[in-house]
Amino acid sequence: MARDTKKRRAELRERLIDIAEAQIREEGSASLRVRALAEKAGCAVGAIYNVFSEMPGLQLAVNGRTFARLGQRVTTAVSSRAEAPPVERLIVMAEAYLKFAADDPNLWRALFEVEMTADSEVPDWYLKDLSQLFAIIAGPLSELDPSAGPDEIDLRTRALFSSVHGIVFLGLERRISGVPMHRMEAMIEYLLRSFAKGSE
Amino acid sequence: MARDTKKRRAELRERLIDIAEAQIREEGSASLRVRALAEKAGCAVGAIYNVFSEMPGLQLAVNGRTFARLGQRVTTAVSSRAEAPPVERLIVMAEAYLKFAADDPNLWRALFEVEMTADSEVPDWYLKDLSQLFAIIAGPLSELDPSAGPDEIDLRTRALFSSVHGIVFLGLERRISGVPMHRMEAMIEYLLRSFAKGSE
DNA sequence: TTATTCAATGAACATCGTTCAAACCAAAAG
DNA sequence: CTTTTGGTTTGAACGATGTTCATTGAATAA
Repeated sequence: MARDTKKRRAELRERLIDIAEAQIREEGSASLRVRALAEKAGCAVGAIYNVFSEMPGLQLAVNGRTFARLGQRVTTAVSSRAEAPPVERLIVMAEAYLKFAADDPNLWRALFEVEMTADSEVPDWYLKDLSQLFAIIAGPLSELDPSAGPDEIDLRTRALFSSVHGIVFLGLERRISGVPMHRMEAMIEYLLRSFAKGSE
Repeated sequence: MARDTKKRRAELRERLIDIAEAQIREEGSASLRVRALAEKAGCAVGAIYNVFSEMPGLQLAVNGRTFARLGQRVTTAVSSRAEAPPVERLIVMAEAYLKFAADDPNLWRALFEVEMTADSEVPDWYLKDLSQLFAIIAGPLSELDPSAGPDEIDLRTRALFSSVHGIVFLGLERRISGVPMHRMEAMIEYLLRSFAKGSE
């Protein structure tokens, strides 16, 4: 019996994540409703709380998937041009990031909208995945300037990632501007070529 | 009577913004409660809706103040060093931005957390103030490279502002990293000197 | 003084996340 | 086969939330 329960729980868990993911993709993370979830999943509201003790946990689970896909997209984008000079690789990665965000703005935005109650800590995989993403960026950067120590590389990595993130974030913020895609690409290219010039 | 009413409304309006501002500063914009507001303002909940037809409107009013203070801080910071070379002025402005955000993280964050219902448009002053902020940045940038046309300057301005914003945003995101202040300053300086090098 | 007008009031409403006593089910025990 | 038992699933109920609107009340006009 215990086995059966575990299986059903796991199935329900996956189903819930599927439904929540679709909902966030289409209507944004603020549109998640327990009751709507329960109806679509064909279970009672209480059953959801057997799997996710709080709603933010479900959000976090969706974010886990999103993060994984993001990492994959960036990785495959850069691996297809492994021989290109460091700057070009940085640009490829940054534009993969941009494209990912533009393709699924709601899911991407949800990554930064996790409700932060006092008790819920940041999961380990969150920080691990993030540092992996940083590691991918650090590669070309240290190639660009082999004389820079690890501390300096870390600083530049964070600065660069944050900058690209800022461009994407404000660029996709419909209410402020609504910058067309090709201009965002131009900004990123300008940013990264400047970076490269400043780091050689 | 009409005069009296108008006056009382205006007073209540100011009082509400005061209270909401203090609340957001201390507990974040998500902690705003109509009932708590009414109690502190000494009025009924309904009275609030005579002044702000929806809660997001009050948020927006607080943001208006915040934006004004932000603009002032950046402007006075740079005007105190009007003779410095363009790069230095950019750094001064960016660090004023950083310091402003770090001093009042909740109020600053609230600028980007406005609930966006379909009907509520972005107020005019929002875009106007933003373009004013952009204009301040554009100055040093076009000094740095007089050959760049207005379109190119606009692109660089947005890219630079967004980049600084990204560094501050992710740096203050406690849950991801919690980057110490001096490292954020170092990132900004690195970013802007690279920018300058790439633009000359 | 009386009538009129409009703002202020706060109980009521709809909706949200969350809880928990009761119903239920499947396996073990009698 | 029937009964007991342990755990899960259920959905009504709870406490908060933003928002509304019939009622109250006070100030002006007649």
